[in-house]
Amino acid sequence: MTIKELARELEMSATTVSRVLTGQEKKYRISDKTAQRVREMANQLDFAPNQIARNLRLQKTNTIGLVIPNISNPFFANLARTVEEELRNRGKMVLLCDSKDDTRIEEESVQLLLSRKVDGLLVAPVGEKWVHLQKKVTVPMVLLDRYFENEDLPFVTTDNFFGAYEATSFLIEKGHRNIACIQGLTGTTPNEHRVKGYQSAMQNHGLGQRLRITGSDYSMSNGYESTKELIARADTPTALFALNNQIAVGCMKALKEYDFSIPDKISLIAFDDQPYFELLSPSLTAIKQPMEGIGKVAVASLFELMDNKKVAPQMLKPMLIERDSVAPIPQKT
Amino acid sequence: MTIKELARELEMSATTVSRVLTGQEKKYRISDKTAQRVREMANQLDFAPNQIARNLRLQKTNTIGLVIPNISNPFFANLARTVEEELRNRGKMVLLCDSKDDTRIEEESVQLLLSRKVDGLLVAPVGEKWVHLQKKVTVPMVLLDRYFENEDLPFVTTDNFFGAYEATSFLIEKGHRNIACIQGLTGTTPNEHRVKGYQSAMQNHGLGQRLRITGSDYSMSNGYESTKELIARADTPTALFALNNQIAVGCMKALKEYDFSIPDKISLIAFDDQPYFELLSPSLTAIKQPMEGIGKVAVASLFELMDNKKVAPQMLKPMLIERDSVAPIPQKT
DNA sequence: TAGTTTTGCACAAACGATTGTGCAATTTAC
DNA sequence: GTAAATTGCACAATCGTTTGTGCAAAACTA
Repeated sequence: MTIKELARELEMSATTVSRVLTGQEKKYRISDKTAQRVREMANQLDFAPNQIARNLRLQKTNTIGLVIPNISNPFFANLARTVEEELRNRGKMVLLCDSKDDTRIEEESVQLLLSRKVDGLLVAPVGEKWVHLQKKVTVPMVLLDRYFENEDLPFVTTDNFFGAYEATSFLIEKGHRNIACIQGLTGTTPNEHRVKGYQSAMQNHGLGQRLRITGSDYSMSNGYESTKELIARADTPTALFALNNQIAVGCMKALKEYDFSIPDKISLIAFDDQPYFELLSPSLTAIKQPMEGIGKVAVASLFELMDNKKVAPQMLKPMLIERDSVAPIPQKT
Repeated sequence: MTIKELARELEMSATTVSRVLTGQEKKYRISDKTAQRVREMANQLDFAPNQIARNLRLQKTNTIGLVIPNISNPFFANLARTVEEELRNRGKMVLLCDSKDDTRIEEESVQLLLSRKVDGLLVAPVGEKWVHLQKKVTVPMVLLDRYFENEDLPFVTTDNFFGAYEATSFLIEKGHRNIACIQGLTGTTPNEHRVKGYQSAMQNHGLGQRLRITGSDYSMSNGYESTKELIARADTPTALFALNNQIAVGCMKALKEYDFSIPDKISLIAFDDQPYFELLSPSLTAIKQPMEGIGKVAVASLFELMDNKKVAPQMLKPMLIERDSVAPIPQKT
């Protein structure tokens, strides 16, 4: 059913129907009687205008592209949820792309989204730089979670350095000196900043010589394998700092398997909290990210941008949630 | 940059450019030389045709609408991931809608998707019936996870009855007689079928008098509150059957809080497995749903449907993963 | 009553692609 | 060398909306 057919039914022009349905009846002096008739008929046949034609004519799609690395990671799932809700409340729909932490897929996705004429982009990019795309992206874009240094693309992220610094300091204050950090995907900004936070905290406490950084991606198996290696060697750390929720789960799995009881034999702290962390045994101390905040602020920023306003990057503070996976140890030094 | 501008640049007609870029050069006898020139220029300016215009002309959007109740539930997050990947591999993009288990939002979302002329719909509907929408949905649609009885809409789901029957039987075989079932959102088919599976197993084992069904939605807090109530009364169950992953987590939280050790004082089994279940203490016995299977089969079915083929509903079998949260109890009777 | 203003609506051109068809120019046939 | 066939491309209509503008009819004005 098109607007023309509806117009024929009503024995009037498509113009008039369109004007009524877009609420422009006053502006174009459509009589109340006519407007009524149009609305009734539209309701009765429950007609909805073809959005594709509308988009083409209006040069606007009311669609936002959301590109994230892995929707099955609860962090991103929650982010997606908030973003979807915020956008729906503002009359936009979201085209979802999962890049699987693969720059090729990511680039392809952005291209596709652009050719579909999205009104804006929200991207949690994989790499540290965006060699291929930065020039091509012609629509308002806000980066989520991850971002690029030295390029003035607006972004909204957790203060990863701060969170990691806090976590590490917390361990040090509890008396830990031999602390290993199991990182995620190197080259992604959250990872680099968390690593830097860890390093800074260690150095500022005179432990610059004892840095131990291992691991390679954000997966559970990375946490598992890295932990196994760490506990197999002499000089086993007294505490582990896992740089995301999935890594932390992998750590626990390995520690459980090798009977390294937490926190008696080893302490564990995670970046990125999850609801079930309090149910693990022991419950897991973690840095909680302001997930909802990131989503909301990102959408708000994107809208500012679409209104041709300038927006400043935003770093939201995370929070340490203390539970039972970190124990104090007697100071040796 | 439009195809016309590109054509002007090349000093030829838009027709020719379009035909080359859609690979129809042979069919329309475009010379190789011309085709080459077009491709080079298109590459150089990296031109991509406006998909909106294309969609309008071709009456096809290469877009699928995905409507799910809650993307932050890991079950649906995983489903979304599989679906997105399968669709991307077939050249489609996904418009994501989170209905928040609200029929109003769901209906609105479907309407919006239809007016956007999606080529197909994948929906995990909230209710048991679809009073408002069933007539209006004019595009191929496959239901996910949840479905409607007595209407021949194709669906792909876990065999919920079977899974619940297995879980309950498992408990009974371990000697449990007093088994409470904590359900999710009543009125959703998975819930009803799981409840029926529980009931059937109980009845077939002569425990028809001992049915105990409580709970009201798929949330963690429902599991928490329901469990608290159950253990407060006399005649506390010896086993709990939680009808989804979030409810199970809530159960554990309550049991932990009230020092009801699992599985010594009470056993727990969950419908819907999650990776971290093996790390909980005790590790959680659960019915594992074939999530990836559901996503893949659903997409395949949708494509069959779009090819005007008939498709049969599919019920995929879940599997019981035995861990440590269920203990045998001595038979009293 | 004639002139002016207001009211109510329709025509037609765009948005940017795709495609049936037509028509020169070139090649082939004989 | 002429007729027929083939090659190579462009014209114009179309998809379903929106919107600047135009033009009767109705309502005022004096």
